[in-house]
Amino acid sequence: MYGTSRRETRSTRQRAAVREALRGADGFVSAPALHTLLAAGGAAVGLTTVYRTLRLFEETGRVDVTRDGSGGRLYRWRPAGEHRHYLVCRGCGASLAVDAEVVERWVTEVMEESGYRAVAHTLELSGWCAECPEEHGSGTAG
Amino acid sequence: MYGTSRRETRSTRQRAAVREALRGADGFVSAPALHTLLAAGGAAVGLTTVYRTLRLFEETGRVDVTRDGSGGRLYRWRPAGEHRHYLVCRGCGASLAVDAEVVERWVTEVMEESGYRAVAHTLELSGWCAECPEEHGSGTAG
DNA sequence: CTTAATGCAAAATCTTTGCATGAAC
DNA sequence: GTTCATGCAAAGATTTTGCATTAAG
Repeated sequence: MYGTSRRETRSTRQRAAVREALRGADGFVSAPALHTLLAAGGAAVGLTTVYRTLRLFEETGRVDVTRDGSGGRLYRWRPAGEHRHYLVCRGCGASLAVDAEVVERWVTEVMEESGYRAVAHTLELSGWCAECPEEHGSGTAG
Repeated sequence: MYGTSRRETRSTRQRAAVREALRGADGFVSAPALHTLLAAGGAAVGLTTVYRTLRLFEETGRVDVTRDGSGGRLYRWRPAGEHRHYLVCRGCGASLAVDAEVVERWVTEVMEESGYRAVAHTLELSGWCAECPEEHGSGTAG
């Protein structure tokens, strides 16, 4: 399902465009959204290429990845190798970076104790921000 | 996008079947997989109903939810209000429950400091277990 | 009876692939 | 020139919705 371990990287107009669009985007963006943004901005890039580029960025750690409520992937440019987690408002989508040092350390511990190698983690926090009226409960957990 | 706040719950053959199938399932299962399992077990339930029932269970906190590598949802029955996190092998799928008390406490802290209400969290850990040969790197993070 | 729940078929999404063309190096 | 990258069209897959029917309470 995944490509080769070998990974060529040619610099193309499209990849630059996707990178810039990601940088310009406010919070997390979906691939289809980016595709639309790019088209609107005059630097049209094929949807397929958007997907392939995002996957490339993901594999090389240049973006943070989250999931929206329905299973879609959301991407966010990751400045300078940084690794962050966000608290996203379920009402308005506003995202707030949080300090997850505790979690990072905990993950390392788990890795050592479990004997599993290359342990990666995904952490998603969502809630209702001060401005948004709560509508209903939800108790997702994984 | 979500339904009403009001939530009737009628006990039907289908819901019982989905619940039992979930209980019987080993680890995390997808909706389509459950649908197939049910059909194979003689207690056929419409795919639509499987989806609706799983969403109901999710909203009432009766299942844990994760995502597979491609954005699909995976469900796992949650025994007695318990809340667990798992470390899943990317090779063979074996899952290992881990103690995430640290994270739980951290989430509470974040909630208090941020002012967000009803903060829910999803935490996914994946790695390569001792038996599985590593194949390639991956650095997802959200 | 009343109203929620079911399930089929169909739609809407999101994501990946096949394959010929075009661009990097 | 070679080989990777692009992009269209098409296929796959997952999840949601419309609507008539069934069944729980």
